[in-house]
Parts: sequence; C-alpha cells; structure tokens
Amino acid sequence: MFTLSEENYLKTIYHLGLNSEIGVSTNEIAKKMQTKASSVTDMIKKLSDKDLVVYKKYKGVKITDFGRNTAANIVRKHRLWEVFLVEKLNFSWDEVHEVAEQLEHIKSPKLINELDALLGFPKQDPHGDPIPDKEGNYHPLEKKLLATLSIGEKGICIGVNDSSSEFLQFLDKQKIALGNQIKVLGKEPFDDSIQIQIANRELSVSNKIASNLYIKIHHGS
Amino acid sequence: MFTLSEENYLKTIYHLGLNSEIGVSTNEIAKKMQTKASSVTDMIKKLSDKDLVVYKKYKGVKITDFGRNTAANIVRKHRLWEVFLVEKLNFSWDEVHEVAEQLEHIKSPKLINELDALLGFPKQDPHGDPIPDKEGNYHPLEKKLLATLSIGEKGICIGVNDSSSEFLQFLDKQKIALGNQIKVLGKEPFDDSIQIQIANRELSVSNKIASNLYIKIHHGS
DNA sequence: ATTATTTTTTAGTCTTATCTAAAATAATAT
DNA sequence: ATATTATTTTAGATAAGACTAAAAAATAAT
Repeated sequence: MFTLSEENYLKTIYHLGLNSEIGVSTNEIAKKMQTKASSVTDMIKKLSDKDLVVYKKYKGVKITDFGRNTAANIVRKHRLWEVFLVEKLNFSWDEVHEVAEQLEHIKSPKLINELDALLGFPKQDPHGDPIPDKEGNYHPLEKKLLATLSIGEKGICIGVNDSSSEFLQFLDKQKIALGNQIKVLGKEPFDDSIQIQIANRELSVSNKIASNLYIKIHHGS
Repeated sequence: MFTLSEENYLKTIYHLGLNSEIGVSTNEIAKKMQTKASSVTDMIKKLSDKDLVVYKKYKGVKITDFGRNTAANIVRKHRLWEVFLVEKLNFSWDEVHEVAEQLEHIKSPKLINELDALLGFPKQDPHGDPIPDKEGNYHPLEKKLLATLSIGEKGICIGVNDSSSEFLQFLDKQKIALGNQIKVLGKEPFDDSIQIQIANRELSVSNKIASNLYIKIHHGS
C-alpha cells in the first residue's frame, strides 16, 4: 500500500504525463503540487523504489504500467465519489472536488465496486471527465468546439481556444463560466449564431464565440 | 483541525472515559491503541495543548466538553458511514468497521449532514450503538446482557459488546441478527450456558456469547 | 565554445509520530 | 514505614515528508 503523499504525487505525475511521451519534469510536478523541487526529488526516489515510476537523474520521471494502473484506480475512486456526491448528496459540481480529494484515498475494493453499482456504473464524472474501469481503461473525453455541436447535444464548458482577455471578459459578462452546463437549443443558418441554454438561462452566441469555447460532451444522463 | 492520529487518540479516550468519573490512564490508552505508554504521553500533551483533554502528570486524562463534542462528532461520522455501508452498499455488519475507521476522518460537514438525510436520520448503527446528533447528544439504549436475563424474560437483540468480526461472523452463522426477538427458555448451572428461543428456533449459547449480546427488554405481554 | 541562466539534486534542518531505555513517581506488600 | 513492583514520564533515536541553501548538471545565449 501507498501513503497519502505517495498517492498524491503519483496522481499528479499521471495527469501531467497523459499527453506526452517524454518524462515529466521535477519543476512541473513542484508547480502543480505547490511544493518545492527538492521535495519532489525526494518523493520521486521513493516512487521509483516502489516501481511506480522510472527515474533518471535530471531527466524527469516516466510512469510505469504498474504506476499508471495504480493512479487510474485513484482517479476512478475520485470520480466515482464525485458522482455520488452530486447524484446522492445534493452537492453541486463545484463543491465536489475538495471532498473527493479526501475520499479517493479510502482503501476498500468492495466499497468502490459497490459504489460503482449503486451509481449505475457511470462513465463520466460531473465535470464530464471519464471514469476508468477496474482495469484502468476509459474512453478519453470527447472535447468539441461549441460551434460543432448539433441541436440537442449538451456538455460542459471546459476551456477556451482564444484566451485573450477580451474574450474572457466577454464570457464573464455573459456569465459563461468554466464548468457551466450548456445545451444547444438551436442554430441560426443566417449568421451561424447558436442558441444555448446555460445555467437556466437562454442565450444566443455568435459563431465567433462558439468557435472558441470547448465543450465536453455529456452522453446519456 | 486535528490530525488523524489526534482524532484516533481522542476517540479512544472518549470511549474509555464514558462510564467513569476518574481520568483515563496512560496504560489503558496504550493497550487499546496497541502502542507504547511513552507515545501516549507525548500525544496527551498535544491534545492538552489543544484543550481537548485536561492532563495532570501521573494522573491520567479527562476529556473536556470541547473534546467530548469533537469525539462525539467523529463517532457520529463513523456510525453513519456504517449504516450507509450496510444499507446502501450491501456490506454485512462484520465488514463495516475497518472501512468506517477510514471514512470517519473525512472532513466535510455538508457531506455528513446529507448522508444523514439520505439514510433517513438513523438513530442506531448496524451494531445497535446510538448515533450522536450534530450536538453530540444521543439516547443511550436501555439494554441488558443476555447473560443477565432470567428465565422467561424476552427482548430484542440490539447490540454487541465485542464487535470483532469473529464474533459477528459467529452470530451470522447462528443466524442471530440485530432485531431478532429472543426469549430465555432455560439456564444451565453446570456451564452457565443459556437456552434461548430465537426466530422460531431453539438454541443453546455459551456464557461467553451471552455476555456479549445486548438485549432490549420487552416489558409486559 | 565558453558564459550565463535555469533546472535539478544534494546536504542539512524541522516537525510529527513513533520507538527504546532509563529515570521518576505512584501503588502495593510486607 | 520502607521495600518492592507497576506505572508514567523523560531523554534520545528513527522515519516520513517537508523545507532552505548550496552544489551540480543541463540548457540557453552570446
């Protein structure tokens, strides 16, 4: 078994290394974890001793298959707990993360499998992120630009393409925030504007806006 | 907030001090927590610094009102999680303790209040122990050990003294469950075993068993 | 190619929670 | 009342995980 600290470092390395072939740098980890590079080096050695990562001095770390599997299992627990909090305990999407950070470290295979069943084996968490299965496999998130969605599709606003302050200020003014659930109500062929429902309001946004907003697709309920 | 270790010590002191006016001794705590007396002394000082207990050298500790409240809140969480595990996640009563020991340290008032509501504000955990309310108050059960009942007395099995999984599994094997109606048919002076009627079966149980089963007495009819 | 800068590692310190061994105090027995 | 025994505390050590400051290695700039 691993300590709380080991699990948190491993999880960070897992996330940072997801979309890159090369190793994750010490500084990257330190920045993400709000700690010092020297602390990271210390911990990396421990993770390496436990075969969770491969470490070469000054070359960063690469997660092993074993490490990836272990990390995916922690992520699985985190996201299942998030679903539980939203679906069963009336949490809103922005309240769940902190509590899930604690719950993800609870050790009990039976607990997490039964929880999975209670929730009806969900495939995504409240933020639209995929939930790994017991083997650590999952379907990577489908991320689309709002402009490419069809009528009826819904999802969650997760990022912007153009991160200029004008655009971000516009989003603020329209009360469009990261994490907001968005549903496409209609599309206007004349100017390619899009009618959306967001946070219980209806809104029409221009094609330019819609081409700069990333949406995580929500399948099913 | 308190560390995991502090919470565990406090909980032990709370339980050990429940039925006594005098302080809880260092050795008592050490024995219960499977640790050394010197470690207990160290921790006691920390708890004292945080006003959770009153400590006088060589005189043991007494829990403060603040400490009792804090401990009761941990116990509340422990027992609510136990109910959750049994009611919602198909755990049996002998499987819940270990997991609840982990879950009781999760920090989120909203989580525990919502969990309470989800479970319908239960008053007892799966072992029959009372669940403190938010203020730390609870109604202690009017209960007797089976071993102390006289012939003819009857009641309902509502709790256990020893909640080790061996004992709980034994009860399961004998099909003795919480809520079962029990009547004392006879007592054997030779070995102090007791003949009981339970769920339409007749059964002889040893004195050791009878000394670990709590019965709520059925007065009248 | 040799500086300069940035990144990473090492070395040493601190805190928390544990331990062992020894000293201090309390309780018990004669 | 004093000696013996048991309990509790202190002192010093260890391991995990964090830190600071300085050294070493890699990267970037001239």
